[in-house]
Amino acid sequence: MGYSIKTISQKSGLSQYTLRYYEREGVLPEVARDEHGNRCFHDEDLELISLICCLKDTGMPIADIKQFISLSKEGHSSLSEQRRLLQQHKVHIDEKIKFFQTFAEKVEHKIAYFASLEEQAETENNEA
Amino acid sequence: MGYSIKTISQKSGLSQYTLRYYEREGVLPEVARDEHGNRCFHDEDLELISLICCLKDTGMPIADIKQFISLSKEGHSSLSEQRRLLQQHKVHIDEKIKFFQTFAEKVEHKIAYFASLEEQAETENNEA
DNA sequence: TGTTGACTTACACTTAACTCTAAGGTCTAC
DNA sequence: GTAGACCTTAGAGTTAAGTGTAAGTCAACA
Repeated sequence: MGYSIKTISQKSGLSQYTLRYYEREGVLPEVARDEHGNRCFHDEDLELISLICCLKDTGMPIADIKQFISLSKEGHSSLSEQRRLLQQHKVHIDEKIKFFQTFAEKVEHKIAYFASLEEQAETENNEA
Repeated sequence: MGYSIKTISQKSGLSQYTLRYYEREGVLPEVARDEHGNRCFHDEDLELISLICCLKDTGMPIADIKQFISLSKEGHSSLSEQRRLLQQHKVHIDEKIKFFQTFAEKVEHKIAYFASLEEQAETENNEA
């Protein structure tokens, strides 16, 4: 039978607007319809949506995701190209992790700095 | 004497447009001017810009950065509030790092999966 | 039977964060 | 003395990624 757009919205955390937008934009391949023309999602769709969210949330632009997904339709010949794109993205994610770790440290230092300023201010208050 | 906007643009990696935009929006506190009305940045500005970039690049929205920066003008009384905001943001960064690490693994698996499919396809090719 | 709720499409609107353009001022070098 | 490289502001335009609205279909329920 398949899932309604409402169900998929709840399961994926994407709004119904966003799901329709993704299909419209070709990010999500055409979703099957029931006899009334209503979208009828299946488990494969849900899996694909999960991959799309993963790519999106790690900073891949919608346009790139679309390109990646569209390769799936071309079957075996595009497997290595898909793999290449994922590998490229993996490098990107790893860089981002390093970057974030560095910045987490910076922020940590800044926090310590603010704490020391506060302490200093308090000491001065007590002396006055 | 201070640095021109061009110099700061080069040093910070932000475009001149962006630097003016940040000042306009109050993300960057008012920059000093020379006798011709041209912006005249100093080392403190550069430091602040570096902090702003750090916050921005770790996902803090411009509006929140603005709020954080504006607290600086209020002196000692706002130190603990500034520290609180930074701590909050630090939590956010740490979550993001974890999230990215999980997704890096997912992508890794996907890559392995594609590689196995390719291998399979190749074997079938050789047999045919 | 009529109204409520879930769905559809097409299209307009929003938001964040820039990015560019136009029109103009000032300084330096030939 | 004028061309070129700087800078200025105000305000318009762009891009990505949604988000919302209007008008309509359809099925189930009181």
